[in-house]
Amino acid sequence: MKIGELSKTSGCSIQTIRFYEKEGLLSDPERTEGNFRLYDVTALKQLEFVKHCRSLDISLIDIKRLIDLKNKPEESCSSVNALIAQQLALVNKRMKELKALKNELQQMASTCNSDNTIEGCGIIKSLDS
Amino acid sequence: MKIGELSKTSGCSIQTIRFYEKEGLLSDPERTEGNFRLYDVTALKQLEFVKHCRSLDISLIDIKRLIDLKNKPEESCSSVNALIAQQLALVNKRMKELKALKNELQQMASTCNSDNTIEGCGIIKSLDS
DNA sequence: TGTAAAACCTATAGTAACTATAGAGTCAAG
DNA sequence: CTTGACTCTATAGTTACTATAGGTTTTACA
Repeated sequence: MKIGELSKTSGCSIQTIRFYEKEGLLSDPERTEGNFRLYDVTALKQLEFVKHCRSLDISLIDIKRLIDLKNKPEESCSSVNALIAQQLALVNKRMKELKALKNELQQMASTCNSDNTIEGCGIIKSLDS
Repeated sequence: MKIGELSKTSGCSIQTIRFYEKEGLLSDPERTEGNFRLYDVTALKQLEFVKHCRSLDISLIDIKRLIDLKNKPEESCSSVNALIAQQLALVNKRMKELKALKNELQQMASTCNSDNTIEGCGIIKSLDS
């Protein structure tokens, strides 16, 4: 299939597919005589792997590492495990930050009574302090 | 004070201060004869306002809006309120995403028994599906 | 007073992970 | 044989900074 079809079946935009290829996350595809990219099911699977990793917010660099690891099936999978654990730690950290953020925003929002002028606005006041 | 001192007292890097100025978040400071920026307490307060907004993950564009609103003290503060509410909605959305993400990562991590080879690694398998 | 270091200046490029555009070539249908 | 859909490469833009290069100004010390 050509890139347009791969894009539709995978749900990735054409530009993103080309971008992943340039970044080395997808192997260079065959080309038609007219230089169009030609993909098969293997390519689709590769792309879906990348997509799944991205949906877990794994960085492109780490995805590359995972792909490299996949190609060494006999090695220990402890590095895979470590990578996922690290990703989990990152997510936990961000969640903590977001919670604090949410608290402050909620408290700020509660200090605003919307009939008021900006001059007396509790939100602006708390941002000023 | 000069930019180095403002940087230290505010905790913002010198480059960031100059960047905020360029983006219109800080008013253009006075200059010495030798073209060095000169700041007073007002500038420090402006910068702290921006910093506080950023700590709430408010975008530079929205901070600019808030600054504009601050300069119209007689208007209704409902737009300020709306902006904060919108920010809160964004944070809530991200938290939801992160929770889903955390769940999947945790489940994946649990499928790995670290003595195993990559070939049989449950993590890679779940990323492949 | 001379000079060297520290602080400052502007302008530009790099970061992450894409998205969007320009300008050109290729292919299928009518 | 031409039109429109599809594809190609290369480049610029996005956000909020950070880092660098190459130059100027000020300050401190001998």
